Amino acid sequence: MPLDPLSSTFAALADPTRRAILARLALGETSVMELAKPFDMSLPAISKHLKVLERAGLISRGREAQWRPCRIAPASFKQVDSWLGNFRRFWDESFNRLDGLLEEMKAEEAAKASPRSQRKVRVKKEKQRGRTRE
Amino acid sequence: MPLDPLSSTFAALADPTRRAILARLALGETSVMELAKPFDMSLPAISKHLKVLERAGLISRGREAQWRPCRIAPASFKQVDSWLGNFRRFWDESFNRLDGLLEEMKAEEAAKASPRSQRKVRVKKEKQRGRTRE
DNA sequence: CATATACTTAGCTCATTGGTTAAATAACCT
DNA sequence: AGGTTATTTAACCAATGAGCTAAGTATATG
Repeated sequence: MPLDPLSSTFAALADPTRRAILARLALGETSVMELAKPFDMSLPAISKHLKVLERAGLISRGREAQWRPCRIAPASFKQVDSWLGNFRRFWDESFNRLDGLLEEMKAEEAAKASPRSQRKVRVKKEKQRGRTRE
Repeated sequence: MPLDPLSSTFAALADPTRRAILARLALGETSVMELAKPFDMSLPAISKHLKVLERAGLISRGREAQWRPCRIAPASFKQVDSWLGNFRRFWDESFNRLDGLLEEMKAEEAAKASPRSQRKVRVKKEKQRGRTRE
């Protein structure tokens, strides 16, 4: 039943209420009451959302008297970011420039190793897509 | 009933099959049949997954005879990345260093404008959290 | 035209999810 | 102890989502 971590993190992020809660928490640690205020929703509903966020590793909760202060937990964010990294080249221009540079360097390295197999670097039909890094 | 774009994108990403499909597509455009191969799952199931990915803006589909080739669509990835950007400071050290630098620059700017209000830059209780950028 | 290939749509199940209200727990404050 | 405040748990409901099989559509080919 338990989804893999990345799935439950993405699932947790797929709700506007939860994203709003995270946005609020980005401003600093706060209580459940405080978090609930902006929403036209019962407290138990918020409590559930927080549980989802916690189990997704996106927040952590402390205890301070009758309050359970919530704060952002970096780890899952980081994982999402690094998963997203696999696709960065599809939209990030500066990343692509770096990518191109690395390719060049590799090509040069290869040239040094066997100067013969130089030439025809570009594949034809798949116009620039369809290559892997590394 | 249609979720906001970010929500449907995150929802689409919250499934390992769909993420695997995207990973395959990162290697290049391909057909539904080809995409379905690695999975122990009916073709209609894959077809549904593709529809979800398409409506989430994560892929786009062409037509070529009886094939519907799929490819990565950058826009939604970009949106996810930029949403994630709001939280980058929580885990990305280099981002934090940049952040610190910007704060310093702003402080200096402020000092120039009114040299009087210099001093007590750091807030106390919220130990480095709890400040907004900009 | 008939058949094969590549999908998609329809209709069905079953599990999960987001919300509700009512009741329980926990810690503080007379 | 008894009350108030903060938060969670339980029990329920309606809607969504992922899977299936069977049937439909579209294009190529014999």
